[in-house]
Parts: sequence; structure tokens; C-alpha cells
Amino acid sequence: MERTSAEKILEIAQELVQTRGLNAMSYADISEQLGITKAGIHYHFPSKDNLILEMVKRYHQNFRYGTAHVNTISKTGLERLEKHMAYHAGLVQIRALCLCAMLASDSESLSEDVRFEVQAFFNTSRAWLSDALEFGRRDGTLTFRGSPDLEAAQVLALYEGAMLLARAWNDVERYNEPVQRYLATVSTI
Amino acid sequence: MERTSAEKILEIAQELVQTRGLNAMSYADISEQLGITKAGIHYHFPSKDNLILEMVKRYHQNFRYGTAHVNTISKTGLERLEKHMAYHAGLVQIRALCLCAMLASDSESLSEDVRFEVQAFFNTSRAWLSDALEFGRRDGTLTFRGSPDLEAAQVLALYEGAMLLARAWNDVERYNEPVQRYLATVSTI
DNA sequence: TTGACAACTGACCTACTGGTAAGTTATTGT
DNA sequence: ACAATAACTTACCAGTAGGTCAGTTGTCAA
Repeated sequence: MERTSAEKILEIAQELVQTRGLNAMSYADISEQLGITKAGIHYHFPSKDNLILEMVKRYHQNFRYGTAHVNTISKTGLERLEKHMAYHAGLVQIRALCLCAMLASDSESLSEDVRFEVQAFFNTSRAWLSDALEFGRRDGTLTFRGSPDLEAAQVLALYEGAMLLARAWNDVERYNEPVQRYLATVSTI
Repeated sequence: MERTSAEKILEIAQELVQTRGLNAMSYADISEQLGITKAGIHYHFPSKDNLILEMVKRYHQNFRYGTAHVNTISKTGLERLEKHMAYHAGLVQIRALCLCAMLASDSESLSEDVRFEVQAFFNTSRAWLSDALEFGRRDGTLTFRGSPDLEAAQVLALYEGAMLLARAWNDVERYNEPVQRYLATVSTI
């Protein structure tokens, strides 16, 4: 099965939101990149709100798939954190922000449905990070004080903030520096 | 000397940008809140780009004044960090983000001048945090490994990220939780 | 008293926003 | 062969964006 138009629209729209922000992305932009008219996009996604909601759901789902995959191929907790970090470094490199970080800053322009889905994504992220931290503590690759869940909340904030700062310079190193320094702190190796 | 119109415009515009984002703030919004026409605002700030530049310069200057004041009234490095944290908690409470964090996410819509000024603000923030950390290490209230400058970069990322996440829930506790946990980590008390 | 200037207003401009309605085209299953 | 449907296009809409320009008003120095 080929990629459907709806999927292509979501893909293009997502990259536009991640690089420019919600209110700097328009149906006209998607139309131009995809080569179908604005009305054609409205056929698949009646309203912008609808489009964004589907987009966040897809992003959330892809995160679940991605992290599940990371879990199967990583042997240690440290390795999981490193893969997570590397993925986000890739986003910074294409001038993008985590979709939900971008939407959190554009939070005031969001419908309640979308805001809930953004929160759900962050909950999933935090839970996965918490698992990875606990996993690493058990296998001896990670060390930290207190509950994995609270540590995860801190790591999530660090990651999202580092991505934001890296954007100001358009320089991945501004992301890598603090994040790798954190990993060095918790790593036992 | 009373507050001039130009100052009032900057004040209102700044709050709008901090709460809604750059592209969700318009001259019409400022006009409505201030009670003068759009053209009246264009008299003081010919273009939006010009307005934003002046706004960031003012924000940066106010940060300098604010932190200088914190330096004079705080006896310890820990106290300085706590005051910094409390200020940003106040922003979250009014549904605002750090102005430069917001502009970093709207980075693609910015002129080069503004981007430089945003970078300059983050440099000042980092330098001040670095100073506070070093100060705290000397007076014995703070403890951390490695250079204060690198620690400062990490703290800055943590703060900005925590603010962003708190916005997703519109809940200050989402900011306080990771930030206070960090303070507990570095505090010797 | 007058003239100059700062600080506006009102009316207007073009470009673009999300969104709609009616019609077209190609591919189906019957 | 035909009707139904999915996937569009063309043409349009009202509202808003940032921005301009010719005037108006109030103040204040000469």
C-alpha cells in the first residue's frame, strides 16, 4: 500500500509546524509543497484544528512505535537514553522542534482536544523516560537519586529546553552540550 | 516622568507575545488593549520587526537590572537561584513564557537583528547563572561538578524546558517540580 | 498670534487566512 | 453501460494581517 494523500499532508504539515510554528503554517504552504490545491487539503482535513489533532495523534503513535523499537534493540538503560537523545538531535539539525514542544508554546491557539493530546504525549514521554531510567538503575548503567518518575520529569524538561535553546543559534551543539553533560552525570561508565 | 505611549505599547505587546506567541499577536490586538489606532502604533514602531527588536532589547535590559538587584539583596548563591526561579514561576502563573524562549520557538519568523538580540539575552542569562553558581560554590550553599558555565547552560535549558511543559498544562507545579528538585540537588543545605 | 512639531485618527491598500460550494475526473462494483 | 463514489479543481467568500498616507489635534516656544 502506497502513502495516501492524507498521510503526505500530515507529513508535510508536521514538518512545517515543527520548523515554523503553528501560526506560521498555512494550508497554502502545504498546498504548494504537495502540489494539490487548498480545497483538496480541506477535503481530507475539514479544519486546521482537525488537521493538527490528527497530526499530534500520529506523532504520539510514532513515538510509541519508535520507543518500543528502541526498547527491543537496546541492551541497557543508558543506551535507551542515548538513542532518545540522538533522535532529538536529528530534529534540531533540520531546524525542527519536538512537535509537542512547539504546540506547547503555541498553546493559546489550540483547541482543548489538541491540548489534551499534547499532554498525553508528554505523559507518554515521561513514562518512557522513567522506565528507561529504572531499567538503567537495575542493569547498573545509570545512577541517580530518588524516584525515576521525578528524574524523568527533569530530563524531559532538560531535553525540551535544550532543543529550544539550540534553535536560537540553529546549532546542534547547543543541544548536545547540556544533554551529553547530563548523560555523563547519570552514567556509571 | 509618566510612562510614554511607546513604553505602554512595548509592555502590552510583550505580554501578548509571551502568552500567545509572535504570530498570534497583531497590531490590532495592541490597538484594542491600548485604545489607540493601529496607525498610531505604526507611528511609534514603523514595522512589527522594529517593535519586536525594541521589545527584546527592553526585556534584556530589564533582566540586567533585575539580576543586578537580585545580586545586591541576596546573600548566597542559593538565594540568587531561588529568586531567579521564583521570577519565572510568576511568568508561568500568568500563562506566559520567557519572551526569548517564545521567540526562539518562533525563530523562523524573526529578522537577523532580533535573532542576535535573543541570543544575546540567553548569553546574559547563562553568564548570570554561571556567576550565581560560582558564588554559591564559594559561599558553600551550592555544590556541583565541573565548570559553572557548563552547569549554567544545563540549568538554563532545564528552566526554559520546565516553563514550556508547565504551559501545556497551564499549571505552575509542572514548572516548580523539576526546578525545585534541581535546587535540592545542588543545595548543600 | 503664529508656526512648528509630536502624537495621533480615518480611510484605505494589498496579500493572505481558513473555509465553502459547485463542478470535474478517474476508478470502481454492479 | 452505468451509476456511485473518492479525490480532487476552480472560483469564490469574509475576515484579518502588516502597512501607508493625508489629514487633525493639542502643546509649546518664539
